Order: sequence, then structure tokens, then C-alpha cells
Amino acid sequence: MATRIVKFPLEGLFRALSDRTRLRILNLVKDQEVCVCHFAEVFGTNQPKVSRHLAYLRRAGLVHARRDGKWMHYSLLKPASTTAARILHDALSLLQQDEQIKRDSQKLEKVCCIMPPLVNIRGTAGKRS
Amino acid sequence: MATRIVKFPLEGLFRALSDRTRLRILNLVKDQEVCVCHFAEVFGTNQPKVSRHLAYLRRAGLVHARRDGKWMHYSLLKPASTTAARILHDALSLLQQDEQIKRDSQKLEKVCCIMPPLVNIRGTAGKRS
DNA sequence: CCTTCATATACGCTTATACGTATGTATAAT
DNA sequence: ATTATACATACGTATAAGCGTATATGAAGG
Repeated sequence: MATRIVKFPLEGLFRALSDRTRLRILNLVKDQEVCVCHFAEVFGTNQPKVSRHLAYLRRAGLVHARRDGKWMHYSLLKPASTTAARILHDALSLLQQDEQIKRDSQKLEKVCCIMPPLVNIRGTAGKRS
Repeated sequence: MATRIVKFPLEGLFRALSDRTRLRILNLVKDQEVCVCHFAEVFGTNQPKVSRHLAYLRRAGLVHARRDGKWMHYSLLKPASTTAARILHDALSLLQQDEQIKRDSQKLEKVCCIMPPLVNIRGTAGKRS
């Protein structure tokens, strides 16, 4: 909890939403928990980049992190303010018109099916469901 | 028209809304035309700062500038996208809960009454203090 | 033309963002 | 205990924001 991002809720919310990667993340966690490796997989980018944006969103209070063994699962956290929540909701619904966002959603669907939390089905069978 | 700000509408909109001064400007032009000197007066800040943020909002397509002799009057320009327009509307309505924003609106009301566009009624009536 | 007023932009500076790469940390497996 | 995995953070760097001050531009008026 070192650095605080939002001094006044609204600027903070908008700044959090002013980055493409963060919008893409929020879109993926819109209605499901997603783990870090899946973001990186879907976006085709490196893990630290994803982690940094996730940390940003965490500090902004927009996502929640849940540890599950070695994995971290992120989910959407609705803002306390109902209007802020509405803005976020509107933003996410408007995003659905974007091609890249649509592709992301489709990719996530595939990736999640192919490898549940991750491709860790090592020795044992479906460790993860 | 030199620099373009918005590559993808949504990030651009959010970035435009991620600054306190710009939110304050948008609040004031929410339902009336306002000239530059009034922004500076209400915010108690210098004119270049206001002009720069107005230029930003102009490039982002959020405000419209109308020249009237020496004065420039700015007004709100609804985004083409209806959802973007809704986000902007929601943002502005949520802003009404902010104390500084409320004070701004009140100040503008006074300032506008005291000096129409500006103290430019020169020969005719009272100047301005 | 020269001045004044209203506004816009240029300049120099400081701070904030975003990034890739490298390293740290926590959990789990061997 | 050592190693591997999943993730977080530190570091260095490049670029963008935002600011105050100075200056340019454009409209009116003398």
C-alpha cells in the first residue's frame, strides 16, 4: 500500500482507464477470474508488463488479487461509488466494439479451455480445473 | 491541428478526463459558453495553463471554440459515440458531488453576472475591478 | 502604424508513465 | 536444501505531462 494513486476518485479512475493494456485487462476480468499468465498469453506480451499494470489497477481499487498456490487470480472490483461503477461498466461495454478487445476475449476463452490456470498439467492429470 | 491525441477513442477520452483542471473546465462548460478569462478567474490560476488544457480538450474533440472579437468562448462538444457521450455525462454528474467543483460553478455564476464576457463594456458601463 | 487586450504557443524544467530486462520473493516439487 | 515455477518489483531509460514564465498572434482602437 505504499503509493496511493487516487487523490480524488474521478481523476484516478480515468487515469487508470487511460491506458490500453489496463483496458484490455479490465475487459478480460469483466466476468471471470484470470491469472497473470493468461493475460500475458492473450496479449502476447511479457509478464512484468502485465504485473505492473495489475499492480496499478490494484492500487486504484479496480481489481482484486487472490492467491491460489503459485498463481494469482485477478478479478474485477466494482468501485464503491455507484456512479464510478456505472462509468466503469459503460466503458467496458463500449470497449466491446473494439476489434482487439473482441479478439482478446476470444483468445482468453480458448486459452482457458486449453490450459486451465496454466499449462501445469505436468505429471498429474488436471491438477487445476 | 499538429498533434493528435486520440488514437483509440476510449483511451483518449479517459486521458482527457484524467486531469483535475480539465474536469473543472468541462464542468463549467457543461451547460454554457465560457470564455478563457472566466476560467482563469474562477480557478484562480494563470491564463496559459487554462489555454493549454483548452487546447487539449479541443484536440480531443470535447470542446468547441468560438471566436467573438478578441474573446474565445468555449462550449461542450458531445462525443460522436453515444456511449462516450454517456460516459462524459456520467462523469460530469458524478463531479457535482465534489466540493471544489460546486464552488467553481458558484463562482462562475457570480463572475458571469458581474462581468458578462469580460470587462469589455469599456465606454458603456462599468469596467471591471 | 502602434498600442492594448485576449488568447495561444514556445521554452525550459520537473515529474510522471511506460517499457524491457534483470532480479527478488513466495510457493511447490524433487 | 535445492530447484523450478509464478509472479512481483527494482533499475535504467525514453517519452509524455504539466507547470510557470516569456513571447507570439490576432482583433480593435487610437
